[in-house]
Amino acid sequence: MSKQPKYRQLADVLRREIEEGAYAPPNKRRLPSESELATRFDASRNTVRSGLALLVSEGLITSSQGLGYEVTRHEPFELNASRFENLNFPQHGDSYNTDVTNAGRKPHQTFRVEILPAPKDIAQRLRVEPDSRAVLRFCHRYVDNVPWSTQATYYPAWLADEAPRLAEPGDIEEGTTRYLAARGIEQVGYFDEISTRMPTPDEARLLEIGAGVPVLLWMRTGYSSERPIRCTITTFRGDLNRMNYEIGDQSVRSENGIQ
Amino acid sequence: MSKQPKYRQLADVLRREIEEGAYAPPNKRRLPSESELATRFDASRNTVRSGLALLVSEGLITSSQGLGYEVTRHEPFELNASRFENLNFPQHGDSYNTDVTNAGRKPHQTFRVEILPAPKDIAQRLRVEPDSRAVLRFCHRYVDNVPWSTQATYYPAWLADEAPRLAEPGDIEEGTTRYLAARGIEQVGYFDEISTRMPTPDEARLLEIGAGVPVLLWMRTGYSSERPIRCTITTFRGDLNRMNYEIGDQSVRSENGIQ
DNA sequence: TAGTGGTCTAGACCACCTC
DNA sequence: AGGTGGTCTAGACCACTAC
Repeated sequence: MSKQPKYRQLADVLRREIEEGAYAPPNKRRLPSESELATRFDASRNTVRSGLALLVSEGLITSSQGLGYEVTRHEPFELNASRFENLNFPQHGDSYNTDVTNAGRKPHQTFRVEILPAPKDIAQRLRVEPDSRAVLRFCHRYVDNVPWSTQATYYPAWLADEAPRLAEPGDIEEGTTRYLAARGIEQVGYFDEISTRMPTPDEARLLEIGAGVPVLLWMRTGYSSERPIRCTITTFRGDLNRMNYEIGDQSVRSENGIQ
Repeated sequence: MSKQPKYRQLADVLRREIEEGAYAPPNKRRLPSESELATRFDASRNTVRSGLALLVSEGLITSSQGLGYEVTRHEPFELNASRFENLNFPQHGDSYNTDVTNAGRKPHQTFRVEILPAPKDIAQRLRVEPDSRAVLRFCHRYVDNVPWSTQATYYPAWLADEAPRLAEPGDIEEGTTRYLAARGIEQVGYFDEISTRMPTPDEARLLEIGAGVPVLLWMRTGYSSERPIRCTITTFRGDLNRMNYEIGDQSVRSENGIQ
């Protein structure tokens, strides 16, 4: 066992105390101040800050100016990705809205439409030329006024020509999937890619993410029986979301409900 | 536009340079040294370190003592979760081994078996009493000698009684899924939960994860037609892995291969 | 041996929140 | 006004890597 630097020892002690619930809600979520900790651990304030920064980067605590350090709490919201838009469910926001409302929480979203050249990775998945025209429908979602996720759906130009309402700014009441189905374009399958990373500064701003919280990236490419028809990239706050997939026979699971 | 602190300005400039490929492989992945940057930005070394720490926490660069800062590179490995263990494929490691080998890379894994009380979240999913006996089969996987993921599979005690080889230390040649199927226990469906967070210190050590890299958590609960039979928790290095799901009709996708 | 990053200190001043 | 965290400095010494 090699000797650990002081700021790590300090972080280890505090991490332990946090895990044991010393600063557990609802009583005293606040940690002692930096100067108190400096005294307690016989370290300079900067060293204390290094230790606390470690815990912040692990997602255990957050800090705010003038207030202090608090232990984080999170109750993740679950999204059932395999059910998400099965025939019977409309797609755009509606499933999201009902899910959130059913959980007794308040949904809210902003929405916009753009027409732009398809980014390379999108173009590849939509199987169109890079930089060819695409329609982007972008959605910024909140739950209880907390930023939750962003969702960007790209449609290829040829599809927007066949289904012009895609490129119009307003919401599509019945959901885009239904709208497309009504025009003879049916989504028969999709391919999901899931990854994670730390947020870019832009993402951190949009989702109000602090240090120590990764994003969960979900990229879904939808197919008609002939070709790709859309590509949706959802960016979740990693501390607030979990994705589920049901595959095969699930009858046992639903019988005696594990939530 | 409010004034940004110096260390952020500095990070913004460097982030920009990195994105533009100024330090792109294969030539000069190394960034200038801290003292060079201190001169260039007219800042103290500590301020430079704050800026660099930001980029590290974003997963853009890493540092090593005596060497310097390098931009990270990653080519993620893709795991097809919906295909992973469909009837025809054996389960334990085998699918992993063939996948990795097919990608022209070298797989390696360590393995151990434990018998322990089931952790609360596992017990709930296996629908057994908390702290009742469970068999844990644990696997630590490497690709090209780089730690890749850990995988912990829990089986309930009643199942281990019916299928005693589960609790034996050795590998099960034909794969556990097949072994169980041969004893009349067939997995007919499963439920996947996917989430992300920063690694615990233990995980960071096992997976040799540096700052700024989250883990991708994959929890799969498998069901027979009567009840849950196993729960597998896989912990991936977020920078090296991506998960895929194929749902519905995928015939178009496979025709003209998007990899 | 020279250069790199890693740790640590002591002190200054600023920005924000609460009272 | 007083306490909190946020930024920044200047300097010291250590640990690792390269040559």
